[in-house]
Amino acid sequence: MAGEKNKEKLILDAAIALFTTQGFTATRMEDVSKKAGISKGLTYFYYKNKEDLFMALTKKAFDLLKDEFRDTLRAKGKNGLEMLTDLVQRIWKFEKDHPVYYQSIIHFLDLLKKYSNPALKSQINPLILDSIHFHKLLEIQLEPTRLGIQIVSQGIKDGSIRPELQAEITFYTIWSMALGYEKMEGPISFEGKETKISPEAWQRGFLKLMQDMLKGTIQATKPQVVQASLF
Amino acid sequence: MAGEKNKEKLILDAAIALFTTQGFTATRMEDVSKKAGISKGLTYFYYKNKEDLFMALTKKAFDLLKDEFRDTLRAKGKNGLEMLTDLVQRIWKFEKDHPVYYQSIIHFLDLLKKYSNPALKSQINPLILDSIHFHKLLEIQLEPTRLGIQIVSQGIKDGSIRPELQAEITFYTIWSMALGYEKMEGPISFEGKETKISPEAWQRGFLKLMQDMLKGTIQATKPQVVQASLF
Amino acid sequence: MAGEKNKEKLILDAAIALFTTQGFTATRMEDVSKKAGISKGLTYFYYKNKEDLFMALTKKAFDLLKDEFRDTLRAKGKNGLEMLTDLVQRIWKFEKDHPVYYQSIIHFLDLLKKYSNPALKSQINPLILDSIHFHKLLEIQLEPTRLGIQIVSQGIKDGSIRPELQAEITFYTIWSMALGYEKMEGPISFEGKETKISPEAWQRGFLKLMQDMLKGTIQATKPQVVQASLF
Amino acid sequence: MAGEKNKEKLILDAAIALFTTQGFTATRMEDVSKKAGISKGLTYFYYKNKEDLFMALTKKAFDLLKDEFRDTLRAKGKNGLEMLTDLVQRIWKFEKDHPVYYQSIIHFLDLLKKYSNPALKSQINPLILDSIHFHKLLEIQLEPTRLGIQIVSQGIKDGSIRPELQAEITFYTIWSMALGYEKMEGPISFEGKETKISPEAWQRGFLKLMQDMLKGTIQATKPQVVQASLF
DNA sequence: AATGAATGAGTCTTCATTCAT
DNA sequence: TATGAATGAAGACTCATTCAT
Repeated sequence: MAGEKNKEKLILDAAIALFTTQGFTATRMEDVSKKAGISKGLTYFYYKNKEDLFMALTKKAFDLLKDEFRDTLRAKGKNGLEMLTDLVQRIWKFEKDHPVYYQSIIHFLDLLKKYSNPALKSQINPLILDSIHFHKLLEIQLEPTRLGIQIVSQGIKDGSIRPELQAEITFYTIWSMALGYEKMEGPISFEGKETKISPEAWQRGFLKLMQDMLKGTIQATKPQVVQASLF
Repeated sequence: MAGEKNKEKLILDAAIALFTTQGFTATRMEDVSKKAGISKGLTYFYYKNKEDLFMALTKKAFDLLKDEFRDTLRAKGKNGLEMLTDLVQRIWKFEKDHPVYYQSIIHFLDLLKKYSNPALKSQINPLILDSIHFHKLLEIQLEPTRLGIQIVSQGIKDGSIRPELQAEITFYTIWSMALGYEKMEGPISFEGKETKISPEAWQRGFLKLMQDMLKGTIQATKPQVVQASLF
Repeated sequence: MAGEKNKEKLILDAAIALFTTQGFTATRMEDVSKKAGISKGLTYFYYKNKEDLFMALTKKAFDLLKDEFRDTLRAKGKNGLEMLTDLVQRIWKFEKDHPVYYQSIIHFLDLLKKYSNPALKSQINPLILDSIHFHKLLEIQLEPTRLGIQIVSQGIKDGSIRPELQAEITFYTIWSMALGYEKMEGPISFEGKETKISPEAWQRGFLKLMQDMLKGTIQATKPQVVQASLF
Repeated sequence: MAGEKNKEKLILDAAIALFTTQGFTATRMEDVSKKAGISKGLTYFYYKNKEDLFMALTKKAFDLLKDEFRDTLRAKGKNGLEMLTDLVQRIWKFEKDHPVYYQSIIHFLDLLKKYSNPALKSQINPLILDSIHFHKLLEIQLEPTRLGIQIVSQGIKDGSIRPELQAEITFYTIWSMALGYEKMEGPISFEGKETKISPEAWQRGFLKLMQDMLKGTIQATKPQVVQASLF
């Protein structure tokens, strides 16, 4: 057992590495197997098909994302707004560090939209609906959200967030912002002559606006410090 | 002459219809041709390849999106904040009415991110880089943004938006929110037992938060009315 | 008429230029038309199809080759062996200057082999058999040969070629040698460590052997000079 | 085990059979697979693409040709000139028995010419340059030549070939002749009214000329017998 | 003579997946 | 568990040729 990494993990790690550099479609199952150092047949023993493998990866992504939410919540000595700011920055870091996990989450959200709409459900690849990991995802997908809502609630309780806000809607809005933020990287870093703002200014401004949107009467004793730029 | 639509448009329309119901990958060029009522060869005569066709579609999507921005700006008797609220709702409607156009825009933003990052540029399908429509897109992609920034500037000038805000960063933040909003539709409409909020409540709450974030001292004479739910 | 080159010639010239750089298969009829500065339709007006065009080109190649034979024969003050040596060098020059013409002749010889063998005739592309130029070729293909045989005969008569040789067989043998010579360029110019002979040495040696094979008792008054290397 | 030929060989044999009757271009990979009794995919498993398959075939052709050279050299009781005469006849027989192998060799020589000329190298299909078999060919292509040169050297040593001849150039000249010989089959067998010589006479005459060209003072004890006509 | 939009048969190639061992 | 040879459905793309004008 020792020195013999779990095969399932081996495969998943290989898949992540390849999806990262080549994308899902361009990555062949054969390459995943080769990178994992095992045979193609065994890969199919552990994962029913390519979609199943991707769903397993997505499941892991959600678990890791949940860890970020949990760690944020565990931090001592921060009020709700500070925690929320921290969370957003953690999400950004997560996207930088694990772009494939992040993309898989976005993809799952799109899937969920189709899954929830009878007219669109048929567009989902049947192999995905077959995947056991997809169904696990349906169960756990709300966990990060639940933790996020807890954070907002705490902010309302401790006065760092306006009391009139509704925790759930507020959290979803924050998450929307965080997700959308990433999409702006393209236009902003594209060196058009007209783009005047730097990624750093954009990041700072974004957080400031978010805080303005939420802040209650209680301020942090120490001024909120925006973590060093991710760029 | 009547009944004889321009061939290029015929193809594009067919592509949109098929991409909408089956997605880009699942749509075969042969089906596009058939739906357009022409031969396969002619499709390739007008569009170099599938990617080129998709880029042409994306180009049209940006043009249509720009129209929304322009129409928003043209509206009489609205202050900047009202226009911005209107714009966000127009974007949502755009996404509802033309999901494929919308997705193509999101896709292009991802592309732009890779294109701007030397390390990721190689991940872009060479056929895309070859497409003349892609290069046209690079030129025009900032146009909606420019109009959006104008709207924010106007809001600052007319006092409906806080004067201390920076127009560019503010607009990008709003657009981030709008883009992220759509991703939330999945979790919110997924009928988990735990989801308490309705799409309508979520929409209203989202807009309210956005307005709180921006609003200056001047209020609209008539109270801002959120348009009937899109759902 | 003046300043307006004949269209057929325009097409043929374009075809030669393109076949030279890209080969027959890789050259598209569209490109030929474009290079000729006329429309695709007109190209098909003058040449029934691609094969027909190629046969027309081959016909021209034979005409030009015949000119070389004729010019050789016209030379004053040379005995038969000298003329034959001259001819071989003209053939080499022809191959250097007009590789496509040369290849088309080789191709026609292969065609002729199949055409003469009932078991192989079916392998010939029917479009070739349809071509009027192919049938013209069948008629004229012997013309260069006839001139070549004349040269050998003259050499036998003037004593520069051994009297016991049979003119036809001798000429065919010389032509075989000349045709095969060109195939050796590859191995000889390929810079293997083991190849010791230079193209120039090879050329001189080849001619010397040929002359040894044929020469009668009468030598040229002036020593036979091998023309400056073609390489 | 019996009846279960090696798959690679199965494919190659199928390819030869089809190339022989239909030519390279007209033969579809699917037909090769079908003829080999395996699936299309497996064909591509063993050979990267059609060009690779053709290069593998060419490689085998060179191996077989080398065998002819080797067998010629092994013959007991023959002097060099006799061996050379034997070799030429073996080459002719090889061409008759395996026309596709022979054509593939000619094709490779053309390839080699382009490969050795920087200006022409780009004309070579990239798939060929990719083929591992092509590169093997580059390595082994000189082997038959080396054996041929050995034969000539031996002839010079044993006096059957003129001592003043240079072995390498002489061999190349003989090979040129042998290669060119095959091209003459067309015109000679084409039943034009004017062709007076029979294939048999042509063959005999050709060999005679060749021997005249080379022969030294030593004659074979038994008169050299030209093998029964190949036609 | 001249154009060039329109056709569509033809084929290579890929790759997820299976299964005998 | 583990292998990797074997399968075959699927689809993008080319280009010689035609024909309405």
